[in-house]
Amino acid sequence: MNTDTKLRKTRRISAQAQRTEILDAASEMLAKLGPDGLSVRKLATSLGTSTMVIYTAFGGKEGLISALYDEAYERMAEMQQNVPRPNNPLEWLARLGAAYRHFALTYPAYYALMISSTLPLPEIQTGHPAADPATINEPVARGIARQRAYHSIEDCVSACQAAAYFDPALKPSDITAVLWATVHGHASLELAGFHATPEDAERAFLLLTSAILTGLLTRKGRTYWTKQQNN
Amino acid sequence: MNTDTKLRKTRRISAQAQRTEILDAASEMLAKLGPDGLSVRKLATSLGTSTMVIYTAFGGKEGLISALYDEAYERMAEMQQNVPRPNNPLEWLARLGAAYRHFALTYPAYYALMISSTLPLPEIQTGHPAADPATINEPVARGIARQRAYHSIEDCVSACQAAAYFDPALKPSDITAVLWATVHGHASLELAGFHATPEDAERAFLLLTSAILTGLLTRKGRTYWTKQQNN
DNA sequence: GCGCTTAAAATAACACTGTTATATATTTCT
DNA sequence: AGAAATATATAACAGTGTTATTTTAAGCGC
Repeated sequence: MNTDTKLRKTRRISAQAQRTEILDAASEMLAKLGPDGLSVRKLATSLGTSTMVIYTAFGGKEGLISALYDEAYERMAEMQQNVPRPNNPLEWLARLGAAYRHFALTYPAYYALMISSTLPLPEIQTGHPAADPATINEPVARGIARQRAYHSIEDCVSACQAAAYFDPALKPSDITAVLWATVHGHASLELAGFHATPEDAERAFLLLTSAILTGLLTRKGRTYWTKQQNN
Repeated sequence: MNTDTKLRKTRRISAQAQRTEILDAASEMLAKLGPDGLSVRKLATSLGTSTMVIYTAFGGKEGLISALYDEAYERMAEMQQNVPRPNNPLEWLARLGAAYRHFALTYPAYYALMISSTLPLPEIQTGHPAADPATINEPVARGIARQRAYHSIEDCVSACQAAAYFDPALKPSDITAVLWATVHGHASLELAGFHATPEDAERAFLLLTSAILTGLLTRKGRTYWTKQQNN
């Protein structure tokens, strides 16, 4: 058993290295050709190997795009955590929203992958029943990046509620859902070419975010927000 | 020439009948199997014909889904126009937003097709250079249903501005973009299974719409809206 | 109505895709 | 080193959209 775990460990490491190598090429192909242009065969030939390595590493195309999906949320979560966190949670919230839009515009292919509901999302929603610790690997970790990105906003919302900027009677998840839908709706339309010019998109985003905030804020939050806007 | 046009006319009519026949089967298949399950070959065999009829009628799969895309917006525009129009434009707006969400939940496959940006949308945005009137047929009409659905909301927005519910200084297109992004963002998340229960989705939709309205309304509009909500 | 012309539909083939079965190395453990 | 297990390469299968070719049908002048 001791040797067994040791063996597995070394194997896992090399396998992990190969996984990341494949994933890098796949993400590059994804960014260049989009979700539809991603092909298992083209990926294999670009790596100079056979298609089987993708199957042994990811189980198939579904597993591959699932890993890319996770990586997309990983990048989003990273971008959110790189947002400078000011003292005031409202300003933090505004920057998080801008970061969301910035992510969508920077990685349109990843964003398209994230919002394409072709993957089996429901299983992510429900928590996993605690599995054997020996088998805790990437499959179990599916969706944790997604939840990390989500909770990043929910934490900010809770902070805003603690500061009495949002109604404390409201469920934080409801407010988060509203804000998420807001920025997602705008980013989705902007990427689809809804606005004629980037200036139109920028103006619409500002109008949208300020409107949803003033509509959601308490009196105290509104006064702070309008005071902040006039600087 | 007279006989020629006569000939073409009769041919057009039969071709149109065949087009609608194909489109009906295609929309049924779309609703049942989703955008990914739509196959030219399966469609042809279900119609008892060869794949060539789809190619002569629509030029290929791209033309077919483009026609389905148009039909989707046609249904949405129809659903919007079936919305009872109250005297007050604000209430009209609220019903239009609810109708949008209702459409997305009723025809998820059509909605998925509408928001899938895999089609060449940009060409719809730009107007067509006036073509030879003899060649004015469906290809030229591409996107008019889309614009109809869009203008239906923009008209409502303008009416709200005329009633001083929205700031008249704002561009109607900006307000429309904001509202569109709002309902689209929510419907997209709800269809993706973002909310745990339908009650959560309903509550989030109400919170979202009321927040975006109160944030966008003028003082006059806000007083009317809150008074209306308390009934 | 017949023959000619033209267009449409059926057939088959092509170039792809993801996936899987089989065979060949390659690695791993006894 | 030999044996067992695993991963890779090769090739084949079942699909897809599309196109070339052949067959069929329709329309029109005579």
